[in-house]
Amino acid sequence: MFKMSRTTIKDVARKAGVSTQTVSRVINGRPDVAVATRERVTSVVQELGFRPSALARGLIKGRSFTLGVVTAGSKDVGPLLTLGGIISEAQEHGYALLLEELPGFTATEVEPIIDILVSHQVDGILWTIPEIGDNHAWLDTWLDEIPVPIVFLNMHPRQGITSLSIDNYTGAMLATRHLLEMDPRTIAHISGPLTWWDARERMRGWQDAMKEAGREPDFSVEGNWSSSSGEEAASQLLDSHPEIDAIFAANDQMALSVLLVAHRRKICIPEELAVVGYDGLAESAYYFPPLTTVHQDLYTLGSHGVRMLVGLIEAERQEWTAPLQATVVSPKLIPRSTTW
Amino acid sequence: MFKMSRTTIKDVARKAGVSTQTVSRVINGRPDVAVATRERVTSVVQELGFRPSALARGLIKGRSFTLGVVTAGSKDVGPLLTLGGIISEAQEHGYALLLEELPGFTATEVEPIIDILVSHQVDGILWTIPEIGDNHAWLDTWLDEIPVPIVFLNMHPRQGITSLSIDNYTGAMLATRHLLEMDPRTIAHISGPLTWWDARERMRGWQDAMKEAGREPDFSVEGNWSSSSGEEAASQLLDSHPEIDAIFAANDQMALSVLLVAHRRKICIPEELAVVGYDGLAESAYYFPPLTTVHQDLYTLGSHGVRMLVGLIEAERQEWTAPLQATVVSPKLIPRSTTW
DNA sequence: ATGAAAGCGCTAACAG
DNA sequence: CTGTTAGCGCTTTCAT
Repeated sequence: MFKMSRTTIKDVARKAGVSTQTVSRVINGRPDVAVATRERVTSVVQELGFRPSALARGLIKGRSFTLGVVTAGSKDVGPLLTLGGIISEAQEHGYALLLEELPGFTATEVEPIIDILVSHQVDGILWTIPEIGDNHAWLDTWLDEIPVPIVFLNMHPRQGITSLSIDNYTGAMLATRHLLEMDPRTIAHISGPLTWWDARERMRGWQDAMKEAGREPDFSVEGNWSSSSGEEAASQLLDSHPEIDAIFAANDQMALSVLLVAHRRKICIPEELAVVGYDGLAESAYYFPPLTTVHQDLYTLGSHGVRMLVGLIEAERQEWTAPLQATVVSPKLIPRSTTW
Repeated sequence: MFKMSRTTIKDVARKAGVSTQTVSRVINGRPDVAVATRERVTSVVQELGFRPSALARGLIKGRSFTLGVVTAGSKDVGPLLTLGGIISEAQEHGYALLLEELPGFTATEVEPIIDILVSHQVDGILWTIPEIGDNHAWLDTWLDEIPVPIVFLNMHPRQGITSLSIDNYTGAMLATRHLLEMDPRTIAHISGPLTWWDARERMRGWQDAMKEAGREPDFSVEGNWSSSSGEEAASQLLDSHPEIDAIFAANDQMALSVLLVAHRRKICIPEELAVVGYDGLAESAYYFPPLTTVHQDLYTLGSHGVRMLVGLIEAERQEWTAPLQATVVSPKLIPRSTTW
């Protein structure tokens, strides 16, 4: 089969015996076309299988109805769930998505990524990279270079930048307070990697909730989100401090390992060891025993982010400066059988 | 801050005192430019922060260095993992991704999606929608309309279409044979929704492995991939047929519920009930007990798919018809503690 | 080594 | 209601 050059508006115009202008009017649904003409053109469009070039359109209009999305860690479930929400919502609003990955989590690679997105005339950018170390430092010096609206997801809120984040601090407080209600001897924490803003916030929530109850937040071990790091952390905690009878893990995957370690040691859950996780993965309801956890709706985070971004874009079209806001949403506790 | 119109090649040309042509040569790294000129232009490019418009380029070249990706079910982990692999690999090859979601799994919406992708001049398309019901029927009548190479992921192999699929049938055979080695009284199956090609293949693998061993594949219940459906299925099986002492679940999430149900009924695993899952989720190694499962590397599936697609695109550039092939990769069994 | 002219596919602005 | 002219930002001839 030969792949001849794609059919253009000219081909349609010629075959329908009208000017390209008229064809343009028809395919854009303008009212000022005679019914007869419109029908003729429409049928030729069908016949030839004509599809207007989004590129040519974008070139003229200066916009492309495309949103740029920057992700990282495309191996982890969290970011991917967020992406899921982004995809659906963008579709809903009629935007296509141009996806770029920031390899690793480093800051260095930011410029080429932005370049690609901007050169494709994206109408806005959604930044979904977790804040790790100083990988958001470029923001302070560099943000002005970006000629389109940009929304950051799960970032430490900053002045004058639009972002949408889940309140890790409050989530961790919820978890810890819930454990405190059981009046345990002591509550340990298995944190995420402390270079992560999210991990630090959760840790801080645990600490403050402990102090608030007159307890010392003495025992914590740093994990790396993975179940295997959770296993190590749990073993270590239980070995060195047998008095620990409650653990707050910074995500469900690490909490899962805590359960496993406890089973191996014949420790009863929740009687001898209470556990709370974080994330609210669907499967956590079927762990053994079903895991008490703090649910954060990553999917909704993504779709909400798109809505904010689209808002900014619309605002700009209408020449009014949109209010830059840092929105924070609260996670919620789901009590199940690893506490009571 | 005013957002003036973006700087174009003309601005650079004027400021550098050369023609747009020369600028074009410089930014494309052509050799035929005087060193002095090149340097002058380069510095102006920097100074003005000029980024060539990918749209204008694509318009001329007839290609965009963009791959179209069509996904579905952006709430499930599987497809998202595949997407992760796609993202990374595309990046590697210098392609951007244009992402579209097929809402639901229906066939009706295919045309508009393709239209969007084609109108954006994508160089190729990656179809990652699971084959459900007859949602791939459009292929037979419609494929010719698509003017770019297209690769299908996890589809029932067809003549003359390039696809890359994981061998569900073999995977299920592996799982079942492994269970048979324990010489159980009988092995039940919890399947995925049988409208899914993948689910039917896994079921068939279980059936054939049973027959091969002179057993009757009598007991199976249809789930819907979710843990909650798995819970129901497991309860039902165990209630109605207490003699069941081995279960092959069509995915890990349903297998997880089998474990939970067994624990509740004080059934020992694996002594009284052996369990094998499917997918090889990272967490399955930390279920209680660690789950024997069939691992399919969805991430690699995605990256591999991109490589095939890029191959097709390159081939087309060089005017030779690439061989259309249906590639199948094998999953592998990971024995853990729910069997032995 | 550099520039001028033409055009990629489409639409905006103006006629008529 | 419809056609003409111009031009989006860039690259491709073809001169010079």
